Amino acid sequence: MAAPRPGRAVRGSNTGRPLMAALDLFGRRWNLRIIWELQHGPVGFRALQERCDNMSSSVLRQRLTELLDAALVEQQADTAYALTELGHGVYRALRPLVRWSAEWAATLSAAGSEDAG
Amino acid sequence: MAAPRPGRAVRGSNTGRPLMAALDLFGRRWNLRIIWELQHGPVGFRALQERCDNMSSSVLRQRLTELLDAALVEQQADTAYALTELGHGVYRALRPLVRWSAEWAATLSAAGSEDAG
DNA sequence: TTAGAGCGCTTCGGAAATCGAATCGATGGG
DNA sequence: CCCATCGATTCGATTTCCGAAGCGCTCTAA
Repeated sequence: MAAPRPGRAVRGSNTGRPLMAALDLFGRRWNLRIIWELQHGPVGFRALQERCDNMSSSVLRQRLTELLDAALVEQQADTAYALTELGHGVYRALRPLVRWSAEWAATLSAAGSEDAG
Repeated sequence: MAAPRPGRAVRGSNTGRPLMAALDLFGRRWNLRIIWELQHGPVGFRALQERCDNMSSSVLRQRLTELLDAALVEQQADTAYALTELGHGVYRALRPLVRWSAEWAATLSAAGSEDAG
């Protein structure tokens, strides 16, 4: 399947709405994680694969193709992959999710210990 | 596969880090969309399915089970599904992504029209 | 020159996730 | 009773994902 982009029909929606394209793109496994792992700076293919818990190289390549097409990632002259300005924007947009996940963990562990306490 | 939760080993990570659990949960198809569609208020099973572009009912049921287990969604006495407080937190954490997707669309269409203009 | 090691990337068979249409039992109205 | 609608399940087909093997290339060093 082609990489989701705003203005293009995507899985689960043919309106071309940017949000739907984003939900399709980020609803594909590893895409969120790849963005997350590239935040520190450019990383080569194999190193990126290791950062992503040794995800399948075939899928990594497919995801990178999608992210390149979506202009969230660019490939440098030395072949390393890096976030574009747009990609960094995604990372910034994702940060509230990090705070939320901590809150999530706290809530669930509190709820879980109610029985024991 | 069991629903991802903080403190639990998930696909692609066995550290139990909340963020990794979140990335696994939201990296599964439709989960982001379901949260998004529930923002307006409680919705019944079939209505929710329609809102999600008539996604497969079997997958919808599986996703709802995961989101119930993750305590992001709760089922009311009238069987309708609704976001929990935690679920609303996810929605709030996701809003920057909506703004970003608009920016994304603007950037891509600008880049695309450079050739034509 | 040759031998190795590491690189980005591809191939391909198997496993897992997703799809989608049919269908079930329960419920309410005519 | 009959029909429509609901939440939910089943199951075969399709799509996606996995993962190990290997390709061609570059660099290093003997």
